[in-house]
Parts: sequence; C-alpha cells; structure tokens
Amino acid sequence: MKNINLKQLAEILNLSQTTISRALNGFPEVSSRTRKLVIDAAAEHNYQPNTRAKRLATGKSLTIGHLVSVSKEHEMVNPIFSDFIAGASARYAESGYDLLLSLVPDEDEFTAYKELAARSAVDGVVVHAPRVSERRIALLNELNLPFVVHGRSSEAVENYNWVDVNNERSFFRATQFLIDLGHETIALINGVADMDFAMRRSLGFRRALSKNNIYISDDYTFNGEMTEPYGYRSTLVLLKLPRPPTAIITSSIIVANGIRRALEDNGLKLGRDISVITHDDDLSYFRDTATVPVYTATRSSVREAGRISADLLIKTIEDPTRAKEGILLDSELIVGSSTKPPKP
Amino acid sequence: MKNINLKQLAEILNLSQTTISRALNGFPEVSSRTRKLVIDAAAEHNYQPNTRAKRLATGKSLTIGHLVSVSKEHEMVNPIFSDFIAGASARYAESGYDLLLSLVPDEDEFTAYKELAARSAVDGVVVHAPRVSERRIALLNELNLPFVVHGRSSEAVENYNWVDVNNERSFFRATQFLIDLGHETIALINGVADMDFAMRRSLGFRRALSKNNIYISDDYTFNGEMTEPYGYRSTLVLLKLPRPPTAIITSSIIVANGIRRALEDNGLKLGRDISVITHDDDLSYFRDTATVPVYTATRSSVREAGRISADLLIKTIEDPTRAKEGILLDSELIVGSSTKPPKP
DNA sequence: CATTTTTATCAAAGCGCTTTGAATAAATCA
DNA sequence: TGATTTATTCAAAGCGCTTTGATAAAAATG
Repeated sequence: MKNINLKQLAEILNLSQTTISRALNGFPEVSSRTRKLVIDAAAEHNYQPNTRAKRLATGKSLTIGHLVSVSKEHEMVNPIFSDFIAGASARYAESGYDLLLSLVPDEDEFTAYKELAARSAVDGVVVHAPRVSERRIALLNELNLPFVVHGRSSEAVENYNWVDVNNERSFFRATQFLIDLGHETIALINGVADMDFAMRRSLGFRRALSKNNIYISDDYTFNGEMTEPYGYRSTLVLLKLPRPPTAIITSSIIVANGIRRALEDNGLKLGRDISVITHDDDLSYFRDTATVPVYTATRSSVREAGRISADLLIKTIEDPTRAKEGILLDSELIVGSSTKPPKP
Repeated sequence: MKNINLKQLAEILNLSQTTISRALNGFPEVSSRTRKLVIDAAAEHNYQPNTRAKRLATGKSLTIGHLVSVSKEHEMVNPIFSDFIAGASARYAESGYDLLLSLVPDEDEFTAYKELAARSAVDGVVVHAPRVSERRIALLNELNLPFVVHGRSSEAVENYNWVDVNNERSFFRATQFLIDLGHETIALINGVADMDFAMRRSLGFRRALSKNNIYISDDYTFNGEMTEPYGYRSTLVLLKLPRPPTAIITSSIIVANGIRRALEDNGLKLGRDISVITHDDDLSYFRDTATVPVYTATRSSVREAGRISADLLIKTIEDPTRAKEGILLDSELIVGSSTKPPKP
C-alpha cells in the first residue's frame, strides 16, 4: 500500500500536474474523458493529495481548533465536551476540515490562542465555556481569527458568532414549574459563578422567584465545578439547613446524580421527598430514555449544538464577510418523576 | 498584531533565512551574539514559523491522530476518552505535536485510518478501544504508520506498542475480595463483549470463581455499552432472578451509578444489601474522593494512561527503529463502603 | 607568514501541491 | 479559406519553511 504523489501520477498518466490537480478538484477546464482517466488512476494508485503540501499551497489550514481548558481546581475536562465534539466532528468531515484539539490549563488559554494564530495552524476556532466577561472574544477579533462561541458572553460589546441555549428562559420555566407545584424553598446548585451559562441560569431562577414574590437567601445557592461529588456535598449542606429546600435545581445531570446520592444516603427519595430539576445536555452515556424520565429536566442536545456551531464556523471561514450571527436554541422542559408537589 | 514571515524577518535583521532558521531551531553553527539578536527580534515582531510551511519542509506532520469511533447503537462517545486525551495532550504539547481528533462512525473506522495515512496527515495514531480481534493493528503495520494501542488485542500475533491496565488481574482480585467476604452469587455487568478489556475482565472474574469452585450461570453476566441506563436495566433484571446476586462487579463508574439507582428504586441499599465493585478510571467529574470512597473499586487513572501512551508514541515516532513495547499498568484495589459481607 | 582548520554566514534547491499565464488544438465564424 | 474563439493542456512560479553545499572571515597551526 505504497503512496504515490502528484508528480508520479502525472508521469504514469503522461499528463501535467496541472491537469491532474484540476481534474481531481473539479475544475471545468478539463475534458470529461481526461477527468475520468485521472480519477480512475488516482483510485487505482491510491493517490491522495498530501495534506501538508495542499495546505501550504492553498494558504489554508483546513483545520479547526478547539481549545478546551482544563480547570486548575479539579483538572477537570468538561464532560459535555466529548458529545459537543461528536456533533461538530461530523460537520467538519463533510467539508474536509480536520479538528485540532488542545487541552490547555486555564491560565495558558490566552497565549494558546495567540500561538495558534501566529503559527497559522487553524482557519478558525470554537470558544468553549465563555465567561460573563470574556477576554478571548476581543483577542480573537484582534487576531482576525474566525470563531464561534459555544455559549455567549454577556459583557461582550462587539459582535460575534455564537450558539447558545436559552439558559435564562430554561431556568425561569423550571423554577416556575416548581413554584406551580407548590414549592417555595428552592435551592440552586449551579456551575462556576463566572461562567456565562451559570449566570444566566441564576438570572432565570431569580426572575421566577421574584415574580412570585418568593425570597430565598444565598444559603440556597451554590456555585462550583459540576462534578458528582459537588452535587453530593452541596446537597448535604442543604439538608442541614434549619429549613431544607423542598426542591433543587441544578445545571448538570452529573451533579443531579450526586444530589440523588446525598438524598438517598439520608433516607430521602428523589421526587417524593425532594424534587429535582436538572439541565440535561443529553449526554450519550447518561441519556434519560425511560418512558417516564428519571429527571424532570430542561433538555437540550449538546451534540446538536456542536453540529450547529461547526456549521456556523465553516460558513464564516468560507465567507469572511458574512455577518456575525447568534443562534439561540431552546431547551425542552421534560417532565420526569423527580418532581412532585412538596410534602404537606 | 500582524504576523511576519521568515523572509521579512530576514530583511529586518539583514541576515539570511538560513541563519535565522538555524538560530531559532537551536543549531550550533550560529554565533551566540547572532542567536540572541534573532531570538529577540522574533519575539519583538511576534514571529512564529508558519506551521504549514514547516510541515511541508520537514516532511513531518507534527500531528498525532486520535480516531475515536462513535458507536452506532447509542451514538456514544466513550466517556473515558476526554480524560485520556487530557493526559495525552499535555505530553504532545511538550514536544510540539498537535492532536488531530476524528470521531468516526464505527463502520468507517477502517477507511478513516487509510485516508489519514494516504494523505499523510499525521505522524502517528493512538488506537482506542481495541477489540479481542483487531484488524486495525495489521492495517497500521501495513500502512507503516506508527501507533500505540490503548489497551491490547488478545488475538494479535504481531508485535505492537500498547499501554494497558492489568484487567484480568484487577477483576480477579475484585472477585476474590467479594468471595473472601462470603459472596457466592456474583454478577458481572461488563462492557461490550468483543472489547478486549471486557474479555480480560471477564476472564479474571471467571478465574476467581473457578478457583473457589463457584459456578455462576450466564444469567449473571451482561455485556453492553457502558451507559448509566445500561447499569440500571441490567440490575433490574438481576433483581428479578429467582436467586438475585449478593454482589455485582462492573466495568465503569457510570454503570455503577445506574446500578445504585436500580437498587435504591427497589428499596435496597448499596453495600448493605448488595455489594458492588466497579472499575474506576478516575474520571475528573466522578472522582471518588470521600475519606471512605463510595465505591470499592479497581482504580487506575485513565489520564495517566493517556500521558504514558503519548510518551510511548512520541518515542516511537522519533525513533522508528525502536523496539515495540507493551506497558502494563496495575490498578489499585480501593476499599470503599459499597462492599460488605452478604446478609445472612 | 603561508597554510590548514574552524566558525559563521549565505544562496539556492526542494518539500508536493495550486494557480497563473502561455501555448496548442479544435471548433466556429465571416 | 483565413481569422477568431473556445476548449484543453502545459510549463513554471510560488506557498514559507528547512537543509545542502559553497564561501568568506577568523582562528589555529607549523
């Protein structure tokens, strides 16, 4: 299975490299007879243009970068990331892009983008996990590197491409749903506070409360990295409050698992004793497919978000004059068995 | 923040491109005065060699490929993958390699490797999730593409690089541990049957049983994709058996979560009523850090495995004559609160 | 001091493609 | 039929680096 290059193929076919290149890349100025000849010979000899050469010649990297930051605290990689990538990857493949993945420690993130741009390694990047205040957006604009943000950054002033789920509305609805059931003491176990999604969810939560004239002290809200133990620990704290919540809202199904564990360790049953609503990214290994879902959830496929982000980014790369676009996805409120009216 | 290329830098410094290239790449035939001049100017003008050009000139891709297959059945991405990559990525960065990630549907896997080799896009690849019988190994040898397998393939005849955890021994020990506690009816909720790790774990499990003259029917073993719902469903089936198991061993902490949910839905308590041992890849978002761990587990950091695999692959790429090496990691048996003697 | 060796630098070739601009053959037009 | 288009094909330049082989200057040697 020896590989062959353009020059060799040209000699075999007794044609110029130009003609072969054009034939394979679908240019019109090649007779259909020649084109067929070339395509067949390329297949026969297992010719694939050398990626390195092609990239230099075209001045394009045909590569899209994903810089995923690894948190200092837990060395954690956001578990939604693999499903997001799965969605994006399929779209990249369609257009012949490769995916460059770089996991960088939080604090090196900024320079990692700069380096990527300086050495011209990618045609565009996806920005993951945007903060409320996000320096990367200004940086990427300055670097003139096309990008799409998965999520949004509330404090950003400039225009940029983003794909986000309606976090504020999702959590408003979820909270209202609990209130309608009769809950008045509701806790929020959220993501890290400076993450934009966490801030918006918190906003939705609070808007629903204040709309219903419910006051809840800060003792009932938590911010942290969304691990299973975090859900567990936070719930233990909640259960020790003088007046424990009758319902909990959380931002991740993984955290929800920790919550359930804490409840059960305390002899409480999910739904019956304490209601829980979680945001559900529809992770492939945690897909809640029971007829009656385990969790009442605001569900939105992160894989789909990946696909859409990839699509938007490719369009932006291929037409740099394209107007910036924001795509707002909506989550579904799925009613499962983790929510009931509060016990009297 | 405009970028500059080698030619421009050469003009600025009034030196040849050769000298600059050599100065920056640490060749000895450059005076230290000149080198300093060059390095300073490069920093000042934000010069980074163009990746595309460098790769063509050197004939190296400076890129390592990870082809991760997405299962047809659940469109699932193995959740250990992100932690594995986190470990590998750090090692790649040290040596200046980029990571090319491609998520391909199961059935396209084979051609994906071929294509990657033909277009010369990577210098090496990591093979994930090897099966008992693994065609990819022969393919990669034939393609002459350096690779490291994360795991092993029992039926492979050729020599190859691999990094694996001692699955057979791990599950032997885990099973023996349960037997020593007094358990005699032990179930195994394992990965997909043709995965090599699943086969080896099953082997260890059975070896312990037969060593202790315990016979367990096939009704007590399950094979499937390791999702949370899979753990749940399998456990429900087990609980309905005429003689339910007193202990369960499983291959993933995510499955273990499903097991616990099923137990609790049936009024059973983990540890007290049914013992569970899980393999624990030490995933960052499921890290079992309690003083007394929740699960008794065979623990082995998949992130560490990623680091080691990356290291081995880079060594192989940089010295193609290097003898093939297999690295066997051992797991720890961590005793948590999910195992107790069986109820009398 | 002339000669050899070492050090520091450079011009030019080459990596394998794409793309420009020119050339040839075939087809159309007047 | 000669002039003009149109359809194909090609030679050569260029992408931005690395690397080879040559050269000039400086240092060491006899």
